[in-house]
Amino acid sequence: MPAPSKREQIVDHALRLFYSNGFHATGVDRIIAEAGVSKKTLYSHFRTKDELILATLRKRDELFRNRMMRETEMHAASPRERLLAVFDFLGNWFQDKDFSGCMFINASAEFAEESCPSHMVSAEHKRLVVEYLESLATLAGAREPAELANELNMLMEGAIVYAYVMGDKQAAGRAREMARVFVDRQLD
Amino acid sequence: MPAPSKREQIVDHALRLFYSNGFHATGVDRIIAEAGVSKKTLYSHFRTKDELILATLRKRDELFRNRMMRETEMHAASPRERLLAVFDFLGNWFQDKDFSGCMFINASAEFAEESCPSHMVSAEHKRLVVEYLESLATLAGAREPAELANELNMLMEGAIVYAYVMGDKQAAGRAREMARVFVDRQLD
DNA sequence: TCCTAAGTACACCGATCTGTTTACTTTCGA
DNA sequence: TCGAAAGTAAACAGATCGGTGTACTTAGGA
Repeated sequence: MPAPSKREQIVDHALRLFYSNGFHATGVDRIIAEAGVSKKTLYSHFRTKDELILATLRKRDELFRNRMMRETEMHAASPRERLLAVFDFLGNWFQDKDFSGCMFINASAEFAEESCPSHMVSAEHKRLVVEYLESLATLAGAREPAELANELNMLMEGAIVYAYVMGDKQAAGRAREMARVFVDRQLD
Repeated sequence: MPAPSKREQIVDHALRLFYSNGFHATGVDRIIAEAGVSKKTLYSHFRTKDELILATLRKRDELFRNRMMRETEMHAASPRERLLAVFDFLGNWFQDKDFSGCMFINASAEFAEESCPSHMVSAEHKRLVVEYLESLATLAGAREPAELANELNMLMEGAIVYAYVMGDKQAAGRAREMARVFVDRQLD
């Protein structure tokens, strides 16, 4: 395994700090201190803090969806079971000791403007999650895969809010039970 | 109608600015400029910015739940219809030209620590919403009012995320359709 | 071996942040 | 009418913000 590039070091530490402390509340001085690089190096890789934020969001999207797909497909064999296993992944995620909600919901909260790049990347992340659910629904033989995917994702988002805002980590299990109703409806 | 007190002026403008621009991104200088008061006056009513934030969250909770209850009870006669009318209220809210998502989800995003006062007030707001739903479910004769209330609220939270992060204002209607399944189940 | 690219350390910039202080003015009830 | 309470404007404090400039050091390939 090659040593991580300076750019990777910066993105990794920025990702962790932005996720657990927020975007505005995390200064670049803190990031360079923890990443162990000079400010000059940071600004040679990213023109502005906003550009760094975008890079962290893109990396988070990649890491998150990879984990979601891996855990979902590892613990369930059939496409139908996988549609529900997504909620088991959620439950595991909620148990992470550094769980701080959905980074993209958080980003949208801090960057309200819908036309702002960070908000747009967040919306795109959500679309990609729905797209994955739709592919599972199609494989499972759902009558309306797009509809089922949005129903399941609606429940996922609800569970995330429960887990983060209210601290209710059991929400994933309840969302799973609710999801079963919609899966059953579409698959007979 | 008596002229609003200075304190009310401050809270009202702070509420609007925090809601549309975020908490960290809104400085007290901006608040006092728009509220038309001096900085001294602000700090005579609130010891710190954090205390002002808490006051705005409490006022938001009051305004939001009052509106939700008013609109829900105005447009539906029976308790059963009211359980679904909550989603019509959501749809109206999403259409507000200054809609910026749920202020309490946004606050939790910026104040991640669960023991932090702002996060705790946000969690309490969500509990109060569920409590209202539970009272409607009880009146409607639900078999498990608390369970139904949490199911409906899970769908509400999901719809809010759809509307805010993805800009999908139609989510309220879809959540309503999903909610009907759970209402029917509990009321025969 | 030597040149270049990339890195470090750190001072510095102007702006902005929360919060305080000073000195003056307005308001209003006893 | 007068005096206290509450307000104003504005300077100020010290910290921190995002971002730049300078001078020096390191590492690696031709």
